[in-house]
Amino acid sequence: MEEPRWLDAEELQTWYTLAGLLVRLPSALDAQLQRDAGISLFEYQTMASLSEAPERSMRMSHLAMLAEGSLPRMSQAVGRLEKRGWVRRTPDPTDGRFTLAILTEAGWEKVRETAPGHVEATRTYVFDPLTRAQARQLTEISRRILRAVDPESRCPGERPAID
Amino acid sequence: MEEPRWLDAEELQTWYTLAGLLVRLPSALDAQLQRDAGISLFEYQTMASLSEAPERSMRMSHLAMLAEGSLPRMSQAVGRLEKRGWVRRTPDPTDGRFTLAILTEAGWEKVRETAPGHVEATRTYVFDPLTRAQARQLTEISRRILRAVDPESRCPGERPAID
DNA sequence: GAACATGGCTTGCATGTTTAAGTAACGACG
DNA sequence: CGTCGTTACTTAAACATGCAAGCCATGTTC
Repeated sequence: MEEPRWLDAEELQTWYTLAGLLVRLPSALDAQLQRDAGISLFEYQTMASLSEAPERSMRMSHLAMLAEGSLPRMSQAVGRLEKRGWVRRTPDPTDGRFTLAILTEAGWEKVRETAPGHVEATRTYVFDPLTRAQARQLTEISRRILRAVDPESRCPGERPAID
Repeated sequence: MEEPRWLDAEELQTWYTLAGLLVRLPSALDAQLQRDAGISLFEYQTMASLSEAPERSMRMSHLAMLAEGSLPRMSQAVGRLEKRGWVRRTPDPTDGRFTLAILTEAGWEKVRETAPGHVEATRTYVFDPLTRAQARQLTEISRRILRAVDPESRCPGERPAID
């Protein structure tokens, strides 16, 4: 039962500001996509990931990892996208245990028309208000926190591009 | 229909890392609280806000704003906390339209015993991996993004301390 | 080649959140 | 005073999410 290492005033300041960011930035991006395209950020990221993948297809488990979501969540999300005609599913011919999610032509079109607005929002909210140097610092800061949260995770830049 | 201002490789890098942070940090803090205290981060923030308020009481709407949540969400959350005996509600004697949420003695005790673990987690995930200078930069960066997301919002340090 | 173990995905259930409708209290105007 | 409009909150229904159990295909062991 040791005396906890309380936060000082400056750290408290940082934490409150960061906490606000953690809530408001995702919600703002979600709102833009919901309003302009009728899809959630998670659904957009899912389709965007597929659009960058070879053959525009990917295994469910890989897709879930890329989008930082659980497998059941991804299963439901892809189910919704499938119902709207933007994705279809088929067993992996290589190994029937895997399921391939495939972006349809309509899905690719949807990503194409949704991307500009989303990128614009991201730029408006994140990059426009920061200097180049601050953006770089943000990368380094985020990497450090990510490593502290989950040491297993690969956070360096070896992830294939999505956006 | 103008050509969108796409993100360059460096910006993409920043965005992916930040996106990971936005998902994983809240979820890690939530997990710690759920595991060690059986409450969510939102519930903790609610009780912590009350514990710092005069009379350990606050109007629902003010509480919801402080915790960055909607009013219905706060209503449900306080309902759960009330059922567990940590909070009680009473109409504001000044104006019957407001409802005052009041932290009970048991609730105060709960915050007291939960706070050290939560602060420790916050320190481990956020402050330990950063230098003092980086923490300061993070404050400034978060403020700028918050201003871009919601210009109305008061993000400078004029908020009363909670944690 | 038949039983079993493994791993990937889906489904069902319990919980929490959002949106919208409903309730109650206050103030203003006639 | 009585009604109207506004404000603060709660409740109801639709929906999304995590967890645990089930299902199916594969590879292994004998």
